[in-house]
Amino acid sequence: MQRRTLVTCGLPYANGPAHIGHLRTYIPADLFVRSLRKQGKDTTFVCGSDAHGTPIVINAEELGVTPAELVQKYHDHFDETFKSLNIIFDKFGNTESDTNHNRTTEIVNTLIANGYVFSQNIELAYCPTCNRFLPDRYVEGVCPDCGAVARGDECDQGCGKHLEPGEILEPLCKICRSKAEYRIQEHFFFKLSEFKGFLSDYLDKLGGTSNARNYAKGWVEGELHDWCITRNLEWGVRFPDHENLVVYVWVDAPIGYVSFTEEWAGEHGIDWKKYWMNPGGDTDIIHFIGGDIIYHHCIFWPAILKGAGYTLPRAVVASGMVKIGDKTFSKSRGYVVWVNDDYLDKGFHPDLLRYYLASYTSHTKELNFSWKVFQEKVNNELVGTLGNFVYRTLLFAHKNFGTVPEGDIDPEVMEKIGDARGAVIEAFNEYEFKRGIDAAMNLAAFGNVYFQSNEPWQLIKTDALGAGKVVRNCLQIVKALAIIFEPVMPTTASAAWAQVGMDAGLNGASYDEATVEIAVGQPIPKPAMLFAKIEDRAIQDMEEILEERVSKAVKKKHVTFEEFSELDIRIGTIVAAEPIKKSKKLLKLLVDLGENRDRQIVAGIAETHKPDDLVGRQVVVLANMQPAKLFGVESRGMILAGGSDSGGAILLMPEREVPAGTAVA
RNA sequence: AGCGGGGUAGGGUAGCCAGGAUAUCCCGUCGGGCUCAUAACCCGAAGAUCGAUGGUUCAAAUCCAUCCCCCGCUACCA
Repeated sequence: MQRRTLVTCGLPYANGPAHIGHLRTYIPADLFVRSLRKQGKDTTFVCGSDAHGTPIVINAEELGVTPAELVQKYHDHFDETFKSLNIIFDKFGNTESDTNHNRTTEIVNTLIANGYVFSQNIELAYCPTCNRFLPDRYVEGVCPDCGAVARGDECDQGCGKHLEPGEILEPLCKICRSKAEYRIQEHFFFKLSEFKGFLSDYLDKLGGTSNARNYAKGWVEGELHDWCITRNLEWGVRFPDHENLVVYVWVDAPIGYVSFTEEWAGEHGIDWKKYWMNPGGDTDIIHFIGGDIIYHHCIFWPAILKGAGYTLPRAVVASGMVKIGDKTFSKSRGYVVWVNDDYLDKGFHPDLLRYYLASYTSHTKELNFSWKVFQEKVNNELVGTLGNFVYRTLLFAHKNFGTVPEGDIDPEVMEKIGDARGAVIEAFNEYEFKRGIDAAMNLAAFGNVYFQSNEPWQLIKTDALGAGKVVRNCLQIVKALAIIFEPVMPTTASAAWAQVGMDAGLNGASYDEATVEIAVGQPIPKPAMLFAKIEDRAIQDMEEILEERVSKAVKKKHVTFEEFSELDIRIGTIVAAEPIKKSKKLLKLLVDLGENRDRQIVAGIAETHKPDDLVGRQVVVLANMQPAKLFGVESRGMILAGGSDSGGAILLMPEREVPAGTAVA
């Protein structure tokens, strides 16, 4: 009985357009699926939009649309974008579908029935002004572990820890900015801690890339906390029997993998349970994800599946992140390359990007996107090596023969083809996409050597039969190249396939077909070049667009007088100063601002100023700076100073002594 | 400081998890060839004490330990 494979991709969050970073996961996944099919494996490929969670609700509120409308917009966007890049899913679903609601409810009920869910009254941030509880990113505050400013579900700017509801300190409502209070409410928890032993064994056997496995193991060895799986939201999948609660988005999002399979299977009269309710059965589930969601896929998800009696994933393949100029993608900072605006709409061929992203470096490593490198790879490898070999062969064959000429295939050529095919298949099966593509490109390089050293352009003058033999061998290599490059560059490979005169479409051709001798007499039409060089001009344009975006993002906006008036700037007198333990740059100051009590202010001037020299001096203070904790020390105000990267802080001081608390405007 | 990723010829990059003989590929440099081909292709050369030190081993870029440096994100209230 042949095993089935189900491949999934991490769900794009339906809250913004696709950028190149997304594709680091989807392109290799598509390549992998195409490669499995070329090996004759029964393969299904599903993905869909992640529709829930607080960021979508908040964003929709700000835009004045419903969450459903916002989700639909980006769902359509991703669906179209993936299709334009030839990333073809059997099903591209949406976690807001009825199927997903039903499947999530069923799984949650099963977990409850199996005793893996318990309720607990917990203190939660509640906004008295907005009159509601504040889940996840509705609340901002201070991380209980590291003291950094954090959002409700994660210390995103500090230690990176996942925060459970109620853990955050000094909560602030993100909607109205007013101070939140704590209220007690019943919530539901998943007994993740009970799965520690199971996860430990499971991860040892988990396939995929080592980065996913190792990262997850590190967490399992530590303490696993039970996991709060309900939220106070309207938008999402209702928690059974609780009108005011939905399940946490990280529960219903991966369940999308199940429900999308279900929807696809329903459309084709297939039993989806063979895939998902068949532990130890004959289905291999393989998740392709970005390196940022390993925790959810290697810890939460298998525990849920185990707890509900579903099939466990066999492998998790985690891709490295994409950066630009060593900086992480960031919309607000302008470090972003949009798939549509910056690539497809500029007329670049999708296959070029597929090739670049899949072949530049190992799948698990960070990839530094660069237009320059993109151009180099296209011009040297695709145009110079692959495109040139195919074109010189086809043009020569077309001009001199018009059909595939007679002549034996050299055993050496067949062997090279067989080796290349073997290396490609093996590498792709091991998620080593670069290695596989290099092996394929080697075959093209060999083609150039073969053509060059056999000099058919000389032979044709004296020995037409000899020239014909060389040409047929080269055509055999072109045919093989079309097959082994098809997973990487489907459109271009199909064009090459048609150019060697093959009748049937390339899509159905298996890897085995690469060593089937090309039929003598098959017509060779006038070829067209597969790839065009990318001109320097085009690359310069793209680099300029990126630079402009970054500089625009960095530029500070104008403030109105009203906005400026909101700043409470005053002169203060320093009455005490001491260093802060473990910090290099910070001093703890007590400043007289003409108020009843002196203010405690933390200032980053320890490298340039000694505490003793500061006492008694007058400084300019921003008095209504949002309070913050630095190294555990509270700061209620900010000392104004001039600063350069080299010179350190230069304190601003009044011209002559004035009463403490004097206003500055 | 925390977390993450790195240090391999002039630049970029593979190999490292599963240790082996001349360390991969692309660009650049130098010399030669070819003229079928998109000024492309082919052959050859120079260029690397694989960040440092110590250890394990018959054998280390690869495993272990310590240290140094770089980058990103945060972060020291500029």
